[in-house]
Amino acid sequence: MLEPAIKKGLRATGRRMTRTRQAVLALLERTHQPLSATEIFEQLHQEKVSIDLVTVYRTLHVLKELGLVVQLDLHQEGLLRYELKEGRTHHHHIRCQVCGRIVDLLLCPLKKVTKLIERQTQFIVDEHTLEFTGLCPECQ
Amino acid sequence: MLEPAIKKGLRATGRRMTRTRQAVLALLERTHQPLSATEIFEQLHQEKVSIDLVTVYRTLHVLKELGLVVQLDLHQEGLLRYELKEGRTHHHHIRCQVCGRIVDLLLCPLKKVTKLIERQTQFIVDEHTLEFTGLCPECQ
DNA sequence: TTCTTATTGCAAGTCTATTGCAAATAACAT
DNA sequence: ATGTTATTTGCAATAGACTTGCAATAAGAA
Repeated sequence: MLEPAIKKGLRATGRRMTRTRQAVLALLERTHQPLSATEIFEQLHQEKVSIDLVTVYRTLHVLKELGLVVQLDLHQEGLLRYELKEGRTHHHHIRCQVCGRIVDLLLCPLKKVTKLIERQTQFIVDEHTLEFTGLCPECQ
Repeated sequence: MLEPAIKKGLRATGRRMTRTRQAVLALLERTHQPLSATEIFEQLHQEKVSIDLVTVYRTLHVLKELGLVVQLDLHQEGLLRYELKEGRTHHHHIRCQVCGRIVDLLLCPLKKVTKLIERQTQFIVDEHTLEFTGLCPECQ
């Protein structure tokens, strides 16, 4: 149950806790895969929750702004996915090319690489994408 | 001049070397930034080369299939870019969030990480995306 | 309960990329 | 050169992810 803390975050920025935001949050909470806006829309509809796709997009935007949700751009998908942050540390993913299953990777191996890049390029590095595809054990 | 070798590759798969393919290749050859389909389309139009955007997309698709071009999905751009392979080794990029400049990184630090992921997840890893954003020296 | 203002749903629009099909053209044989 | 054929092109239409404008709705405070 993360609702009370989230309500606080919403209120602190002049926002409101609504049915639809609750529904999106609850779905993200009980689903252990990163979800796309369309998937959230379709899943909620199957559960007879009335919500517009536009509202899903706007809700995800707000949750991202509040830092409650992380936006993912996985390898070769051409869409954005979202997962609850819930105190989890920064990590990456591997997606099965056959069945679409997404598995969390436990590490981010880029701390040293980032320092190296900053020295080599003189850039100040801000963010990165690191996502893998492959075949999961079942699909090999 | 990579035309002859490329013509050979095209012919080997029942394809033809055409004006438009030459134009796209020549542009990629003389531009030292990865280009998007739209950018290629607009640049060629400025140079009075008559080509349709659809043809640019189809050309890039063919060049990718032949392994002459690499498709890039940089961090937080929402479009695909292309660069000539030209014997270059697998590498990654950093893009400046302010001016859009894209700089090649000289390394891919993921060999060991890939092995580790395969052991941890039992996936067979196929491909990965690794792209950075930040501020370039001029824009800091 | 009333009031203010954030939020929602609907319609329409944007942007990247793809597909169908008839017309143009490259490559090859004559 | 000329004709033949299959590939390629341009145009129009379409797909799919995501965004915007606006009137109607609903959350939360008084």
